Amino acid sequence: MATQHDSQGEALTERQQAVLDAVLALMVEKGGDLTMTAVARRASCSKETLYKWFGDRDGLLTATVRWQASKVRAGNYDRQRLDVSALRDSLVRFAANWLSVISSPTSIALNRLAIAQGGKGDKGASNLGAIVLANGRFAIGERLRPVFEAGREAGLIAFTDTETAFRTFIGLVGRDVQIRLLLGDTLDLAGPEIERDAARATDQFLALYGTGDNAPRRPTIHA
Amino acid sequence: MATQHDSQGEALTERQQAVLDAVLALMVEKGGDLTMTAVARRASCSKETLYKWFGDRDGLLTATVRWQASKVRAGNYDRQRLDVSALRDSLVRFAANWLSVISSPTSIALNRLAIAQGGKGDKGASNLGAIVLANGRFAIGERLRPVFEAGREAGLIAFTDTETAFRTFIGLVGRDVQIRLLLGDTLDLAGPEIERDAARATDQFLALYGTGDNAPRRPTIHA
DNA sequence: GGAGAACCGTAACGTACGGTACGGTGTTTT
DNA sequence: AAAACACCGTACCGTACGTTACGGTTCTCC
Repeated sequence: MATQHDSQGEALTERQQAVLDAVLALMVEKGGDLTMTAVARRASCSKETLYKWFGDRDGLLTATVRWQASKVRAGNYDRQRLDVSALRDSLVRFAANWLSVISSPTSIALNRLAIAQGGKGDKGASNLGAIVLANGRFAIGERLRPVFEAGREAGLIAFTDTETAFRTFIGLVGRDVQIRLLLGDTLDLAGPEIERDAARATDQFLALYGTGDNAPRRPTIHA
Repeated sequence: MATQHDSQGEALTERQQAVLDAVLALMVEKGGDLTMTAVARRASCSKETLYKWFGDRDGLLTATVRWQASKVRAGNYDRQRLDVSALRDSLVRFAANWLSVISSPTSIALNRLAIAQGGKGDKGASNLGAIVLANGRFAIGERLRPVFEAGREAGLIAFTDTETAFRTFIGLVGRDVQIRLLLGDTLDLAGPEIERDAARATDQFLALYGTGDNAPRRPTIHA
């Protein structure tokens, strides 16, 4: 109780950020079994400092998740003039960005850690899974929601529940990529593949939800 | 080396199956931190027996994953007469079954374990993730493949790559359910919800891949 | 009925790791 | 300059867990 652990004060020193980056690097290359000793050695700091700054192991992990989340704040996707081309462009750019994020080694390692810690029964009041979910999946949903609703206002797409439409879009984009990567499947999404998948998913989504004029019956047989 | 660990001999005694069921039960209710002592106590057997039967902790986990996989072999989905109604029925039944499997506590706990162990660096030559992937996702794909290709042969659906079409289907069915459950999100898929989602996903898939006559332009605004 | 195997329960061992304490060093403050 | 502070490196402690060892009990087979 002597220290305040700057729980979400978010006042991170340069040095502290470097420590958290070391944690991320260690997670990526060594897996989820990262020990405090390994972190201290990698970051060239003492364990005492780690405990003073982050309280305990759980606090360190939580801070790391928040730190990574704060780095992934991607661009905004809404537009002023909204025709079908602009909407499609926004969706494709979002899909490509999201695919590249979830297939990045850092994201995989982070999700792996949060999932592993998720089932730990009583221990650890700070649920990493909830943090990842709030800063990842749900934050993304909130960021894309205005795009969907602007598209509906403009009469380009039609749906009753934004959330359901968004979940369909996310399903078309991600498919089984995330679970396969988490389970260790080696499918490397290169740049062009990501672009192609993003376009395919967006066209499929527009085929399902687009209004009559702009949605071709079956845009192309992508598969 | 005195014992043969019956690696994949699959000659499991009743007693051994009971032990593995105890492991599953323990995984579900206590999370991934299951210890050999806890397993022995829960299964009312000695640790010495555990090690004689399964070699080491990794062997026990591997046997557990295989055992669970052998219990989930669901029904077959292909038909003789194949009209659009039969195809839709097969797909809906598959989707509902798969949704109920991936949302079951056992499946969640098992995937959590496999994912957690996935990033453990050098340790553990037996990759649980690969086993789960082979017996789960890939086995499912192989089982549904004949349905897809029969549908194409019958001219009901059109695609060039079966795998890609299947992945689109799986994306429409699962959406973000699995990752959210793994991260600890509490979304309980009740029976009717599963049925509704399965029907929605199947209709969306048929809208995308169905051939002209049977695929209404936009079947219903499900969302 | 007795020998031997299979197995249960528990104690014991070695290691790994989270967390703490302490000496040493460089930097800031007064 | 001396005191105060922040931090590094390392040694240390307690515990938890994987693994092994052992005495006692039940079952099988002759």
